[in-house]
Amino acid sequence: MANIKEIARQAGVSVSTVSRVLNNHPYVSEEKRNRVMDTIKQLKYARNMNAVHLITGRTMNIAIMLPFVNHVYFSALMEGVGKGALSASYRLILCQTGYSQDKEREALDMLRNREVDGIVVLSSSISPSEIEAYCAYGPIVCCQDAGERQFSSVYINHTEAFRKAIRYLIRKGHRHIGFTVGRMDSPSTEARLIAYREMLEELGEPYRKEWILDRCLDIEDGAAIMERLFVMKERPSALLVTGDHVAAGLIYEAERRGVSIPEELAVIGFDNHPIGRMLGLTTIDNQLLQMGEMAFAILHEHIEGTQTAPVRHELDFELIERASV
Amino acid sequence: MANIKEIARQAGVSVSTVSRVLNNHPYVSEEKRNRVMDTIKQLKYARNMNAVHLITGRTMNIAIMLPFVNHVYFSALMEGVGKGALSASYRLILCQTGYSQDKEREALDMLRNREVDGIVVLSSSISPSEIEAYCAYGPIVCCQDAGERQFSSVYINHTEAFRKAIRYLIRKGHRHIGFTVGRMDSPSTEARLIAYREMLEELGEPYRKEWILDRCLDIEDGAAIMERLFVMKERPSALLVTGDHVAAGLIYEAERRGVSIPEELAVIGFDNHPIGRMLGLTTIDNQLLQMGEMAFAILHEHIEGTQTAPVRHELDFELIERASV
DNA sequence: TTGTAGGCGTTATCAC
DNA sequence: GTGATAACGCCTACAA
Repeated sequence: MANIKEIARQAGVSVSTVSRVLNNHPYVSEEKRNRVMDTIKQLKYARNMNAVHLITGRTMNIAIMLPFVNHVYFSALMEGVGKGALSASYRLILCQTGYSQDKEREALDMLRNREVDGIVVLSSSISPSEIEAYCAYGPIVCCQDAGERQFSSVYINHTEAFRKAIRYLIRKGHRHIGFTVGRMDSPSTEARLIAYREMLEELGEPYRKEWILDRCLDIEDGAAIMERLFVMKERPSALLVTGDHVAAGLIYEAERRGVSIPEELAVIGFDNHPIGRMLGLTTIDNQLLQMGEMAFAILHEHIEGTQTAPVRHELDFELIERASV
Repeated sequence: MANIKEIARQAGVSVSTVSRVLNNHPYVSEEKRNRVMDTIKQLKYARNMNAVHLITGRTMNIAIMLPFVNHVYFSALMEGVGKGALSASYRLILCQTGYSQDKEREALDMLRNREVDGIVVLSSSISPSEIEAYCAYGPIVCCQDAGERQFSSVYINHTEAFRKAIRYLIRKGHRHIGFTVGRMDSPSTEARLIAYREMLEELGEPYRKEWILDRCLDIEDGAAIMERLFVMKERPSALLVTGDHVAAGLIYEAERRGVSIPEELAVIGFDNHPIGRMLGLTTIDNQLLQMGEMAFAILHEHIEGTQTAPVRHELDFELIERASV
């Protein structure tokens, strides 16, 4: 494999001239530039980017840390990050963790090891303070609200969003409201619980543990909810479902069993995914695409040095009224 | 940022010894090893992997080229590739192309530039022969049948799979069969058309261009199919739908409009996605997860040098009978 | 406008 | 076991 030295020799110029041509520097005579380009083509020369990375200290790679690839929520976020990265000529290195803390640390280590210029954390199970320790090695942007930190974050206010959904249900006459979560110990679940307890107090309703349906992640989990509802002594009249896919499963199964929506069970989704639009699902648009794009945009500013202080960016959300409430 | 030289100085050893410790080489005395490890911890030393990549000529990165991230078909494949990569400690670099040929070439260029040790092509729009030109720079594995090539491929026989689905429909009494495709000019569409024309001839049915429904990629495209069917003078009694999500949209919309499935319209899907299981969709399991895993496995063998000749691996498929036919 | 030379941070080689 | 020293391939002062 030819290297820059070889090109220089064959073209009868110095390595610096070749390097200048390679990097589109000015101050190279047309004649030499052409001569260099010709031999590059002739010898099918290709730069060894690892050498470039070493000397420049930049890789144009950023890491994207997420638990699963095969999930609509993360796909949508990834799409957004990817869009931003693409237009800025950055590459995405996938760090699929499955919420393994070791894998998460490995991902962060890429920053220490100079393998990436920055990292976007879509979701993690290690603590924000542990993430914070990596800020010394390069910019980090999280897609979750982590409070005041040395790293940036882009997020929606889950408490507010949940509150809005709850108020909407109450306005529609509901008092018996349950909700689903992906996992009980996630930050967004915590944020939602705040709004939920607030509502219970306001309505004077008791906290019914069984109305908080854990481990609802995909469409089949949604379908399984109906079964769980049927065995309850007392059933909620409305359900806040954190994920349009989960809601889709629920709606499908409800129709199959002859439970009419919204009359017998009202449903509000989250994510505003196409599947929900098709089903007439009332949902909260949490701007996943924009969140991903924004995450990259901020990271990019940090990398470029345009922005050095950590940024906290709260995105808007929107209640989209359709026919499931 | 401390480097290996600094560690050597502070620990009172040579850089070679530090390097040996770093790489778990034998022939280092316990005493020096500990001394080195201590100073590494003390100075919070982290290797600059770019230097390692440069000298070793390997990056432990592989590129994964695909048009879209946010699509179930590619998510599933990606999950498979990622699984394999994870267990072999390889990283995935996402190359989202949107079927732009320039972007596809850029992805392949990563191989030339030594940024990756290999590349998995999930789907591309440039020709197999153009891909073949990159074989000189490193191993490539395609998830489509590209015929006899210098690169490896993992695929299912789409003609056979389609034939099987068609035979099944015929056995169930159908003669008027249409099908959907993602894009008209894809290799898999071509493969399917072979089986399709074969069937038409066998049944003595004419080729009806309108029964081949183009641009069906996601759930909403599926829902839109009903509208397209209604305006036809003559309607197919069965539809082969290339993607369970598309089929899901179709089924949902059919039910909404009171078209009973399978009585008035029989549907066979592809992919065996959870959504299809929920809907009772008869489908063909095309082993996406296994395909991804296999693609990585073969690539890995090429990288390791265990396998130098190109491999063509045809995966099995399976017709899963449920209730939509 | 061009070339020389030094350095980026490792690992590999070889001598001791 | 250990340590010099030469690569790896490129970029970039600095000098000319």
